[in-house]
Amino acid sequence: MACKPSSYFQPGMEISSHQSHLLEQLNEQRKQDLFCDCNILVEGKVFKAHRNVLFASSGYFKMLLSQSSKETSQPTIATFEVFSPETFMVILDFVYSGILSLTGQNVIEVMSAASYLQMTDILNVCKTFIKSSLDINEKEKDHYLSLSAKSASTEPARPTLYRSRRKAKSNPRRSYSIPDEKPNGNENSWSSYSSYLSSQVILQRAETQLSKRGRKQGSTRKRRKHLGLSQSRELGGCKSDRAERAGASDSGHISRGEEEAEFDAENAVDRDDYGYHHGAEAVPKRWSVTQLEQELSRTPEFMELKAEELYTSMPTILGVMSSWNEGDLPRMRFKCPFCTHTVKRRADLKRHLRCHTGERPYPCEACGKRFTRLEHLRNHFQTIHQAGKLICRKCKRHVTELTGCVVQQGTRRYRLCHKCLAEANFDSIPEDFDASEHSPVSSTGNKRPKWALEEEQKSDEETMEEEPYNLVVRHNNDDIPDEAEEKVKPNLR
DNA sequence: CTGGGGAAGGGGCCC
DNA sequence: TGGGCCCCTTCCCCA
Repeated sequence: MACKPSSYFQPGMEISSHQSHLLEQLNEQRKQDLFCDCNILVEGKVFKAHRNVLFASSGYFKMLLSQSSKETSQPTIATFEVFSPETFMVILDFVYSGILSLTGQNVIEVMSAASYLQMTDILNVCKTFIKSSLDINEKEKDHYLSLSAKSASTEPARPTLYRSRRKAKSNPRRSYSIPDEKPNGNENSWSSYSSYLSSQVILQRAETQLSKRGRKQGSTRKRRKHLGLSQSRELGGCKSDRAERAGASDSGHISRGEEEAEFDAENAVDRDDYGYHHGAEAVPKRWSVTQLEQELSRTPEFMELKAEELYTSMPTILGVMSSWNEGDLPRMRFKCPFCTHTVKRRADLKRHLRCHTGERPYPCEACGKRFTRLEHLRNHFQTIHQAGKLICRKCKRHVTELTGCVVQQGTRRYRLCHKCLAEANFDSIPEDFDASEHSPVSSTGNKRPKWALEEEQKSDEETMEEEPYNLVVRHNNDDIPDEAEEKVKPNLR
Protein backbone atom coordinates (compact mmCIF):
# COMPACT_ATOMS: atom_id res chain seq x y z
CA MET A 1 0.00 0.00 0.00
CA ALA A 2 1.48 3.28 -1.07
CA CYS A 3 1.86 5.97 1.52
CA LYS A 4 -0.28 8.97 0.97
CA PRO A 5 0.96 12.53 1.25
CA SER A 6 1.04 13.82 4.77
CA SER A 7 -1.76 16.24 4.08
CA TYR A 8 -4.13 13.30 3.88
CA PHE A 9 -3.28 12.07 7.34
CA GLN A 10 -5.91 12.34 10.00
CA PRO A 11 -5.44 11.85 13.71
CA GLY A 12 -5.78 8.20 14.63
CA MET A 13 -5.44 7.04 11.07
CA GLU A 14 -4.21 3.49 10.78
CA ILE A 15 -1.38 2.71 8.45
CA SER A 16 -2.15 -0.80 7.44
CA SER A 17 1.36 -1.60 6.30
CA HIS A 18 2.79 -0.91 9.71
CA GLN A 19 1.95 -4.25 11.24
CA SER A 20 3.34 -6.27 8.39
CA HIS A 21 6.38 -4.06 8.24
CA LEU A 22 6.96 -4.49 11.95
CA LEU A 23 6.67 -8.25 11.66
CA GLU A 24 9.03 -8.29 8.73
CA GLN A 25 11.52 -6.30 10.74
CA LEU A 26 11.27 -8.68 13.64
CA ASN A 27 11.72 -11.59 11.27
CA GLU A 28 14.83 -9.95 9.83
CA GLN A 29 16.15 -9.44 13.32
CA ARG A 30 15.54 -13.06 14.09
CA LYS A 31 17.38 -14.18 10.99
CA GLN A 32 20.30 -11.89 11.79
CA ASP A 33 20.25 -12.91 15.45
CA LEU A 34 19.62 -9.35 16.52
CA PHE A 35 18.17 -8.85 20.01
CA CYS A 36 17.23 -12.50 20.23
CA ASP A 37 16.82 -13.31 23.90
CA CYS A 38 15.44 -16.81 23.73
CA ASN A 39 17.08 -19.97 22.50
CA ILE A 40 14.84 -22.85 21.65
CA LEU A 41 16.54 -26.19 21.50
CA VAL A 42 14.62 -28.71 19.42
CA GLU A 43 16.21 -32.12 19.22
CA GLY A 44 19.61 -30.53 19.35
CA LYS A 45 18.93 -27.78 16.86
CA VAL A 46 18.95 -24.24 18.18
CA PHE A 47 16.38 -21.67 17.12
CA LYS A 48 16.78 -18.09 18.17
CA ALA A 49 13.81 -15.88 18.77
CA HIS A 50 12.47 -12.98 20.74
CA ARG A 51 10.83 -13.61 24.04
CA ASN A 52 8.17 -10.99 23.52
CA VAL A 53 7.19 -12.46 20.17
CA LEU A 54 6.97 -15.95 21.58
CA PHE A 55 5.13 -14.67 24.59
CA ALA A 56 2.54 -13.03 22.39
CA SER A 57 2.12 -16.05 20.12
CA SER A 58 2.01 -19.09 22.33
CA GLY A 59 0.22 -19.93 25.52
CA TYR A 60 2.99 -22.33 26.39
CA PHE A 61 5.69 -19.69 26.04
CA LYS A 62 3.52 -17.21 27.84
CA MET A 63 3.48 -19.50 30.81
CA LEU A 64 7.11 -20.42 30.51
CA LEU A 65 8.41 -16.91 30.04
CA SER A 66 6.22 -15.36 32.66
CA GLN A 67 8.06 -17.56 35.12
CA SER A 68 11.56 -17.14 33.84
CA SER A 69 11.35 -13.45 33.07
CA LYS A 70 11.05 -12.63 36.73
CA GLU A 71 14.45 -13.74 37.71
CA THR A 72 16.88 -13.50 34.86
CA SER A 73 18.23 -11.25 32.23
CA GLN A 74 20.05 -14.13 30.63
CA PRO A 75 18.70 -15.59 27.40
CA THR A 76 15.92 -18.02 28.08
CA ILE A 77 16.55 -21.54 26.91
CA ALA A 78 13.63 -23.79 26.11
CA THR A 79 14.21 -27.39 25.16
CA PHE A 80 11.80 -29.59 23.24
CA GLU A 81 12.19 -33.23 22.43
CA VAL A 82 8.60 -33.83 21.51
CA PHE A 83 8.55 -32.49 17.98
CA SER A 84 10.99 -32.21 15.16
CA PRO A 85 13.05 -29.14 14.24
CA GLU A 86 11.27 -29.06 10.89
CA THR A 87 7.93 -28.84 12.61
CA PHE A 88 9.09 -26.10 14.91
CA MET A 89 10.55 -24.26 11.94
CA VAL A 90 7.09 -24.19 10.33
CA ILE A 91 5.61 -22.82 13.51
CA LEU A 92 8.32 -20.28 14.07
CA ASP A 93 8.03 -19.10 10.50
CA PHE A 94 4.34 -18.63 11.06
CA VAL A 95 4.96 -16.66 14.21
CA TYR A 96 7.26 -14.29 12.41
CA SER A 97 5.52 -14.10 9.06
CA GLY A 98 1.92 -15.06 9.53
CA ILE A 99 2.34 -17.71 6.88
CA LEU A 100 1.82 -21.34 7.74
CA SER A 101 3.34 -23.86 5.37
CA LEU A 102 1.13 -26.87 5.73
CA THR A 103 1.47 -30.09 3.79
CA GLY A 104 -0.16 -33.42 4.08
CA GLN A 105 3.07 -34.69 5.50
CA ASN A 106 3.46 -32.15 8.26
CA VAL A 107 -0.07 -31.22 9.23
CA ILE A 108 -0.42 -33.84 11.94
CA GLU A 109 2.86 -32.95 13.55
CA VAL A 110 2.26 -29.23 13.24
CA MET A 111 -1.16 -29.66 14.77
CA SER A 112 0.19 -31.62 17.66
CA ALA A 113 3.03 -29.20 18.22
CA ALA A 114 0.60 -26.30 18.09
CA SER A 115 -1.53 -28.10 20.61
CA TYR A 116 1.49 -28.52 22.82
CA LEU A 117 2.48 -24.90 22.42
CA GLN A 118 -1.11 -23.78 22.85
CA MET A 119 -1.33 -21.90 19.60
CA THR A 120 -5.01 -21.96 18.85
CA ASP A 121 -4.81 -20.24 15.49
CA ILE A 122 -2.51 -22.85 14.06
CA LEU A 123 -4.56 -25.60 15.60
CA ASN A 124 -7.69 -24.35 13.91
CA VAL A 125 -6.00 -23.95 10.58
CA CYS A 126 -4.74 -27.52 10.81
CA LYS A 127 -8.22 -28.75 11.60
CA THR A 128 -9.59 -26.90 8.63
CA PHE A 129 -6.81 -28.27 6.47
CA ILE A 130 -7.57 -31.82 7.49
CA LYS A 131 -11.27 -31.40 7.13
CA SER A 132 -11.09 -29.83 3.72
CA SER A 133 -8.61 -32.45 2.64
CA LEU A 134 -11.03 -35.14 3.66
CA ASP A 135 -13.89 -33.39 1.88
CA ILE A 136 -11.87 -33.05 -1.25
CA ASN A 137 -10.82 -36.62 -0.97
CA GLU A 138 -14.40 -37.77 -1.19
CA LYS A 139 -15.87 -35.26 -3.59
CA GLU A 140 -13.08 -34.74 -6.00
CA LYS A 141 -11.24 -37.99 -5.98
CA ASP A 142 -12.53 -39.03 -9.35
CA HIS A 143 -12.13 -35.59 -10.81
CA TYR A 144 -8.50 -35.21 -9.92
CA LEU A 145 -7.60 -38.72 -10.78
CA SER A 146 -8.75 -37.86 -14.26
CA LEU A 147 -6.52 -34.84 -14.48
CA SER A 148 -3.94 -35.19 -17.18
CA ALA A 149 -0.62 -36.53 -16.08
CA LYS A 150 0.89 -33.50 -17.66
CA SER A 151 -0.85 -30.97 -15.51
CA ALA A 152 0.01 -32.97 -12.44
CA SER A 153 3.61 -33.43 -13.34
CA THR A 154 4.29 -29.91 -14.47
CA GLU A 155 3.09 -28.43 -11.22
CA PRO A 156 5.63 -28.64 -8.47
CA ALA A 157 4.51 -30.12 -5.21
CA ARG A 158 4.17 -27.05 -3.13
CA PRO A 159 2.82 -26.84 0.35
CA THR A 160 -0.50 -25.19 0.92
CA LEU A 161 0.10 -21.86 2.55
CA TYR A 162 -2.17 -20.34 5.10
CA ARG A 163 -1.94 -16.73 5.90
CA SER A 164 -2.91 -15.33 9.20
CA ARG A 165 -5.19 -12.36 9.21
CA ARG A 166 -2.32 -10.13 10.12
CA LYS A 167 -0.62 -10.78 6.86
CA ALA A 168 -3.54 -11.56 4.67
CA LYS A 169 -3.39 -8.44 2.58
CA SER A 170 0.16 -8.25 1.49
CA ASN A 171 3.12 -10.46 1.26
CA PRO A 172 5.31 -9.38 -1.59
CA ARG A 173 7.80 -12.15 -1.10
CA ARG A 174 5.27 -14.78 -2.03
CA SER A 175 4.72 -14.53 -5.71
CA TYR A 176 1.69 -16.73 -6.03
CA SER A 177 -1.59 -16.13 -4.34
CA ILE A 178 -3.59 -18.67 -2.48
CA PRO A 179 -6.59 -19.46 -4.61
CA ASP A 180 -9.81 -17.93 -3.49
CA GLU A 181 -12.66 -20.07 -2.41
CA LYS A 182 -14.41 -19.66 -5.71
CA PRO A 183 -13.57 -22.54 -7.97
CA ASN A 184 -11.64 -20.97 -10.69
CA GLY A 185 -10.66 -23.56 -13.21
CA ASN A 186 -7.03 -24.02 -13.96
CA GLU A 187 -5.93 -21.45 -11.52
CA ASN A 188 -6.78 -23.81 -8.71
CA SER A 189 -5.59 -26.96 -10.25
CA TRP A 190 -2.36 -27.38 -8.45
CA SER A 191 -3.61 -26.44 -5.04
CA SER A 192 -6.70 -28.54 -5.31
CA TYR A 193 -4.72 -31.41 -6.57
CA SER A 194 -2.17 -30.95 -3.87
CA SER A 195 -5.01 -30.90 -1.38
CA TYR A 196 -6.22 -34.15 -2.78
CA LEU A 197 -2.72 -35.53 -2.58
CA SER A 198 -2.48 -34.24 0.94
CA SER A 199 -5.65 -36.01 1.90
CA GLN A 200 -4.29 -39.17 0.36
CA VAL A 201 -1.10 -38.79 2.32
CA ILE A 202 -3.03 -38.25 5.51
CA LEU A 203 -5.14 -41.30 4.91
CA GLN A 204 -2.12 -43.35 3.93
CA ARG A 205 -0.33 -42.28 7.03
CA ALA A 206 -3.33 -43.13 9.12
CA GLU A 207 -3.47 -46.53 7.49
CA THR A 208 0.21 -47.03 8.01
CA GLN A 209 -0.07 -46.10 11.63
CA LEU A 210 -3.01 -48.38 12.09
CA SER A 211 -1.33 -51.27 10.38
CA LYS A 212 1.79 -50.73 12.43
CA ARG A 213 -0.28 -50.79 15.52
CA GLY A 214 -2.09 -53.85 14.27
CA ARG A 215 1.16 -55.66 13.81
CA LYS A 216 2.32 -54.52 17.16
CA GLN A 217 -0.75 -55.64 18.97
CA GLY A 218 -1.08 -58.80 17.01
CA SER A 219 -4.33 -60.64 16.98
CA THR A 220 -5.26 -59.80 20.49
CA ARG A 221 -7.25 -56.84 19.42
CA LYS A 222 -9.70 -56.95 16.64
CA ARG A 223 -10.09 -54.12 14.24
CA ARG A 224 -13.30 -52.51 15.20
CA LYS A 225 -15.59 -50.69 12.90
CA HIS A 226 -17.43 -47.63 13.88
CA LEU A 227 -20.69 -48.40 15.58
CA GLY A 228 -23.91 -47.27 14.05
CA LEU A 229 -25.67 -45.21 16.61
CA SER A 230 -29.31 -45.34 17.28
CA GLN A 231 -29.54 -42.25 19.41
CA SER A 232 -29.09 -39.61 16.80
CA ARG A 233 -29.33 -36.73 19.15
CA GLU A 234 -26.27 -37.92 20.91
CA LEU A 235 -24.26 -37.66 17.81
CA GLY A 236 -22.62 -34.62 16.42
CA GLY A 237 -23.80 -31.38 17.81
CA CYS A 238 -25.32 -32.50 21.01
CA LYS A 239 -22.40 -34.68 21.79
CA SER A 240 -19.95 -31.99 21.02
CA ASP A 241 -21.97 -29.48 22.90
CA ARG A 242 -21.84 -31.67 25.88
CA ALA A 243 -18.17 -32.08 25.62
CA GLU A 244 -17.72 -28.40 25.21
CA ARG A 245 -19.93 -27.54 28.06
CA ALA A 246 -18.11 -29.97 30.23
CA GLY A 247 -14.89 -28.46 29.02
CA ALA A 248 -16.06 -24.96 29.66
CA SER A 249 -17.25 -25.78 33.10
CA ASP A 250 -13.97 -27.28 34.09
CA SER A 251 -11.95 -24.62 35.78
CA GLY A 252 -8.80 -26.63 35.27
CA HIS A 253 -8.35 -25.66 31.68
CA ILE A 254 -9.07 -22.99 29.17
CA SER A 255 -12.62 -21.84 29.18
CA ARG A 256 -14.36 -22.81 26.00
CA GLY A 257 -16.86 -20.06 26.44
CA GLU A 258 -14.18 -17.43 26.50
CA GLU A 259 -12.48 -18.94 23.54
CA GLU A 260 -15.64 -18.98 21.51
CA ALA A 261 -16.49 -15.48 22.49
CA GLU A 262 -13.08 -14.39 21.38
CA PHE A 263 -13.48 -16.13 18.08
CA ASP A 264 -16.92 -14.75 17.54
CA ALA A 265 -15.70 -11.27 18.23
CA GLU A 266 -12.92 -11.67 15.72
CA ASN A 267 -15.36 -13.11 13.33
CA ALA A 268 -17.51 -10.07 13.47
CA VAL A 269 -14.62 -7.74 12.83
CA ASP A 270 -12.99 -9.17 9.80
CA ARG A 271 -14.79 -12.18 8.61
CA ASP A 272 -13.37 -11.99 5.15
CA ASP A 273 -9.87 -11.35 6.09
CA TYR A 274 -8.68 -14.72 7.14
CA GLY A 275 -6.79 -16.56 4.52
CA TYR A 276 -8.20 -19.99 5.06
CA HIS A 277 -8.37 -20.51 1.36
CA HIS A 278 -7.80 -24.04 0.54
CA GLY A 279 -8.02 -25.41 -2.91
CA ALA A 280 -11.16 -25.50 -4.97
CA GLU A 281 -13.27 -26.67 -2.11
CA ALA A 282 -15.26 -23.86 -0.61
CA VAL A 283 -14.06 -23.86 2.94
CA PRO A 284 -15.45 -21.37 5.38
CA LYS A 285 -12.74 -18.90 6.06
CA ARG A 286 -13.35 -18.58 9.75
CA TRP A 287 -14.72 -21.28 11.93
CA SER A 288 -15.48 -21.20 15.56
CA VAL A 289 -13.94 -24.00 17.54
CA THR A 290 -17.38 -25.45 18.04
CA GLN A 291 -18.10 -25.51 14.34
CA LEU A 292 -14.75 -27.00 13.59
CA GLU A 293 -15.12 -29.73 16.12
CA GLN A 294 -18.59 -30.55 14.98
CA GLU A 295 -17.73 -30.50 11.33
CA LEU A 296 -14.55 -32.45 11.82
CA SER A 297 -16.30 -34.94 14.01
CA ARG A 298 -18.96 -35.48 11.37
CA THR A 299 -16.64 -36.44 8.58
CA PRO A 300 -17.01 -40.11 7.76
CA GLU A 301 -13.31 -40.72 7.91
CA PHE A 302 -13.15 -39.28 11.36
CA MET A 303 -16.18 -41.16 12.53
CA GLU A 304 -14.67 -44.40 11.39
CA LEU A 305 -11.84 -43.98 13.78
CA LYS A 306 -12.54 -45.15 17.25
CA ALA A 307 -11.16 -43.65 20.36
CA GLU A 308 -8.58 -46.35 20.78
CA GLU A 309 -7.40 -45.98 17.23
CA LEU A 310 -7.25 -42.24 17.50
CA TYR A 311 -5.46 -42.60 20.76
CA THR A 312 -2.82 -44.97 19.46
CA SER A 313 -2.39 -43.28 16.11
CA MET A 314 -1.98 -39.86 17.59
CA PRO A 315 1.42 -38.42 18.08
CA THR A 316 2.72 -38.63 21.58
CA ILE A 317 3.18 -34.90 21.85
CA LEU A 318 -0.10 -34.14 23.43
CA GLY A 319 1.22 -33.07 26.75
CA VAL A 320 0.68 -29.61 28.02
CA MET A 321 2.01 -27.98 31.14
CA SER A 322 -0.65 -27.15 33.59
CA SER A 323 -0.37 -23.92 35.45
CA TRP A 324 1.55 -24.17 38.61
CA ASN A 325 2.05 -22.20 41.73
CA GLU A 326 5.34 -20.63 42.46
CA GLY A 327 7.70 -23.19 43.88
CA ASP A 328 5.64 -26.10 42.69
CA LEU A 329 6.83 -28.43 40.00
CA PRO A 330 4.96 -28.12 36.76
CA ARG A 331 2.53 -30.91 36.16
CA MET A 332 2.12 -32.57 32.84
CA ARG A 333 -1.36 -32.90 31.50
CA PHE A 334 -2.65 -34.50 28.37
CA LYS A 335 -4.53 -32.32 25.99
CA CYS A 336 -7.32 -33.49 23.75
CA PRO A 337 -6.44 -32.62 20.17
CA PHE A 338 -10.06 -31.92 19.35
CA CYS A 339 -11.05 -29.60 22.15
CA THR A 340 -9.44 -27.63 24.92
CA HIS A 341 -9.91 -30.30 27.51
CA THR A 342 -6.87 -31.57 29.38
CA VAL A 343 -6.58 -34.56 31.65
CA LYS A 344 -4.00 -35.86 34.05
CA ARG A 345 -3.79 -39.39 32.74
CA ARG A 346 -3.49 -40.83 29.28
CA ALA A 347 -6.18 -43.34 30.10
CA ASP A 348 -8.55 -40.51 30.90
CA LEU A 349 -7.77 -38.95 27.55
CA LYS A 350 -8.58 -42.21 25.87
CA ARG A 351 -11.89 -42.31 27.65
CA HIS A 352 -12.53 -38.70 26.79
CA LEU A 353 -11.88 -39.31 23.10
CA ARG A 354 -14.99 -41.44 22.94
CA CYS A 355 -17.11 -38.37 23.30
CA HIS A 356 -15.55 -37.09 20.06
CA THR A 357 -15.68 -40.32 18.14
CA GLY A 358 -19.21 -41.15 19.20
CA GLU A 359 -18.08 -44.65 19.97
CA ARG A 360 -20.54 -46.51 22.17
CA PRO A 361 -19.26 -50.01 22.71
CA TYR A 362 -21.72 -51.05 25.38
CA PRO A 363 -25.22 -51.77 24.13
CA CYS A 364 -28.06 -52.52 26.48
CA GLU A 365 -29.39 -55.94 25.69
CA ALA A 366 -32.81 -54.99 26.91
CA CYS A 367 -33.55 -51.81 25.01
CA GLY A 368 -30.71 -51.41 22.54
CA LYS A 369 -29.47 -48.14 23.90
CA ARG A 370 -25.73 -47.78 23.68
CA PHE A 371 -23.30 -46.36 26.18
CA THR A 372 -19.77 -45.14 26.17
CA ARG A 373 -18.91 -46.83 29.43
CA LEU A 374 -19.71 -50.08 31.06
CA GLU A 375 -20.67 -48.35 34.27
CA HIS A 376 -23.20 -46.23 32.43
CA LEU A 377 -24.70 -49.36 30.98
CA ARG A 378 -24.83 -50.91 34.41
CA ASN A 379 -26.47 -47.88 35.94
CA HIS A 380 -28.95 -47.72 33.13
CA PHE A 381 -29.74 -51.39 33.38
CA GLN A 382 -30.14 -51.27 37.11
CA THR A 383 -32.42 -48.29 37.18
CA ILE A 384 -34.40 -48.90 34.02
CA HIS A 385 -34.65 -52.62 33.62
CA GLN A 386 -34.00 -53.98 37.07
CA ALA A 387 -35.82 -51.52 39.25
CA GLY A 388 -32.63 -51.32 41.20
CA LYS A 389 -33.72 -48.44 43.36
CA LEU A 390 -35.51 -49.55 46.46
CA ILE A 391 -37.76 -46.53 46.36
CA CYS A 392 -41.44 -46.38 45.62
CA ARG A 393 -41.76 -44.43 42.43
CA LYS A 394 -44.96 -42.81 43.57
CA CYS A 395 -44.55 -41.92 47.22
CA LYS A 396 -40.73 -41.96 47.13
CA ARG A 397 -40.59 -43.97 50.32
CA HIS A 398 -38.09 -46.69 50.83
CA VAL A 399 -39.45 -50.09 50.02
CA THR A 400 -38.10 -53.54 50.63
CA GLU A 401 -38.92 -56.63 48.75
CA LEU A 402 -41.51 -57.32 51.41
CA THR A 403 -43.17 -53.92 51.44
CA GLY A 404 -43.27 -53.34 47.71
CA CYS A 405 -43.06 -54.98 44.36
CA VAL A 406 -41.88 -54.31 40.87
CA VAL A 407 -44.10 -52.93 38.17
CA GLN A 408 -43.22 -53.18 34.55
CA GLN A 409 -44.14 -50.73 31.83
CA GLY A 410 -42.70 -51.73 28.52
CA THR A 411 -39.01 -52.22 29.04
CA ARG A 412 -39.04 -50.12 32.16
CA ARG A 413 -39.36 -51.46 35.63
CA TYR A 414 -39.83 -49.64 38.85
CA ARG A 415 -40.96 -50.31 42.36
CA LEU A 416 -44.17 -49.39 44.07
CA CYS A 417 -45.07 -49.95 47.67
CA HIS A 418 -48.13 -52.09 48.21
CA LYS A 419 -50.18 -49.06 49.18
CA CYS A 420 -49.34 -47.11 46.04
CA LEU A 421 -49.78 -50.23 44.02
CA ALA A 422 -53.30 -50.61 45.33
CA GLU A 423 -54.04 -46.93 44.77
CA ALA A 424 -52.70 -47.11 41.26
CA ASN A 425 -55.18 -49.90 40.70
CA PHE A 426 -52.73 -52.27 39.11
CA ASP A 427 -54.77 -55.36 38.65
CA SER A 428 -51.99 -57.54 37.40
CA ILE A 429 -48.73 -58.57 38.84
CA PRO A 430 -45.82 -57.29 36.81
CA GLU A 431 -44.77 -59.38 33.93
CA ASP A 432 -41.39 -60.84 33.73
CA PHE A 433 -39.24 -62.80 31.44
CA ASP A 434 -36.15 -64.81 31.52
CA ALA A 435 -33.45 -62.82 29.86
CA SER A 436 -31.50 -65.91 29.03
CA GLU A 437 -34.26 -66.99 26.69
CA HIS A 438 -34.24 -63.72 24.84
CA SER A 439 -31.75 -62.32 22.51
CA PRO A 440 -32.61 -58.66 22.24
CA VAL A 441 -31.13 -57.02 19.23
CA SER A 442 -29.12 -54.12 20.40
CA SER A 443 -27.36 -52.80 17.38
CA THR A 444 -30.46 -51.76 15.49
CA GLY A 445 -31.38 -49.11 18.00
CA ASN A 446 -34.96 -50.24 17.99
CA LYS A 447 -36.57 -48.70 20.99
CA ARG A 448 -39.10 -51.49 21.21
CA PRO A 449 -37.37 -54.73 20.49
CA LYS A 450 -39.29 -57.74 19.41
CA TRP A 451 -39.06 -59.39 22.76
CA ALA A 452 -40.60 -56.37 24.42
CA LEU A 453 -43.67 -56.64 22.25
CA GLU A 454 -43.95 -60.31 22.92
CA GLU A 455 -43.41 -59.67 26.56
CA GLU A 456 -46.31 -57.31 26.81
CA GLN A 457 -48.60 -60.01 25.57
CA LYS A 458 -47.41 -62.51 28.07
CA SER A 459 -49.19 -62.98 31.33
CA ASP A 460 -46.59 -64.40 33.56
CA GLU A 461 -47.35 -64.48 37.24
CA GLU A 462 -43.80 -64.37 38.39
CA THR A 463 -42.48 -61.30 40.08
CA MET A 464 -39.28 -59.63 39.17
CA GLU A 465 -37.62 -60.40 42.45
CA GLU A 466 -37.82 -64.04 41.79
CA GLU A 467 -36.52 -63.91 38.28
CA PRO A 468 -34.81 -60.66 37.49
CA TYR A 469 -33.37 -59.43 34.27
CA ASN A 470 -29.87 -60.40 33.48
CA LEU A 471 -27.41 -57.89 32.33
CA VAL A 472 -25.49 -59.17 29.37
CA VAL A 473 -22.41 -57.12 28.86
CA ARG A 474 -21.48 -57.18 25.26
CA HIS A 475 -18.56 -55.12 24.15
CA ASN A 476 -19.34 -54.73 20.50
CA ASN A 477 -16.73 -55.74 18.00
CA ASP A 478 -17.32 -55.33 14.32
CA ASP A 479 -21.02 -54.86 14.85
CA ILE A 480 -21.62 -58.54 14.72
CA PRO A 481 -25.00 -58.97 16.34
CA ASP A 482 -24.64 -62.58 17.26
CA GLU A 483 -21.20 -62.37 18.65
CA ALA A 484 -20.69 -64.43 21.74
CA GLU A 485 -21.24 -62.70 24.99
CA GLU A 486 -18.13 -61.66 26.79
CA LYS A 487 -19.53 -61.77 30.23
CA VAL A 488 -22.78 -62.62 31.83
CA LYS A 489 -23.58 -61.09 35.12
CA PRO A 490 -26.45 -62.86 36.72
CA ASN A 491 -27.74 -60.11 38.90
CA LEU A 492 -26.38 -56.76 39.78
CA ARG A 493 -28.34 -56.22 42.90
C1' DC B 1 -44.89 -22.09 30.61
C1' DT B 2 -42.35 -23.73 34.46
C1' DG B 3 -40.24 -26.32 38.03
C1' DG B 4 -38.89 -30.82 39.78
C1' DG B 5 -37.10 -35.26 39.27
C1' DG B 6 -35.03 -38.95 36.71
C1' DA B 7 -31.75 -40.43 33.38
C1' DA B 8 -27.68 -39.82 30.91
C1' DG B 9 -23.09 -38.31 30.22
C1' DG B 10 -18.60 -36.83 31.50
C1' DG B 11 -14.57 -35.78 34.71
C1' DG B 12 -11.62 -36.82 38.79
C1' DC B 13 -9.59 -40.12 41.18
C1' DC B 14 -8.84 -44.49 43.75
C1' DC B 15 -7.81 -49.39 43.55
C1' DT C 1 -3.95 -49.41 32.39
C1' DG C 2 -8.63 -50.68 33.07
C1' DG C 3 -12.45 -50.93 36.11
C1' DG C 4 -15.15 -48.81 39.21
C1' DC C 5 -17.02 -45.27 42.23
C1' DC C 6 -18.44 -40.69 43.19
C1' DC C 7 -19.84 -36.32 41.91
C1' DC C 8 -21.55 -32.82 39.00
C1' DT C 9 -23.94 -30.96 35.00
C1' DT C 10 -27.20 -31.17 31.42
C1' DC C 11 -31.18 -32.78 29.12
C1' DC C 12 -35.74 -34.44 28.91
C1' DC C 13 -40.17 -35.67 30.52
C1' DC C 14 -44.10 -34.85 33.17
C1' DA C 15 -47.20 -32.78 36.38
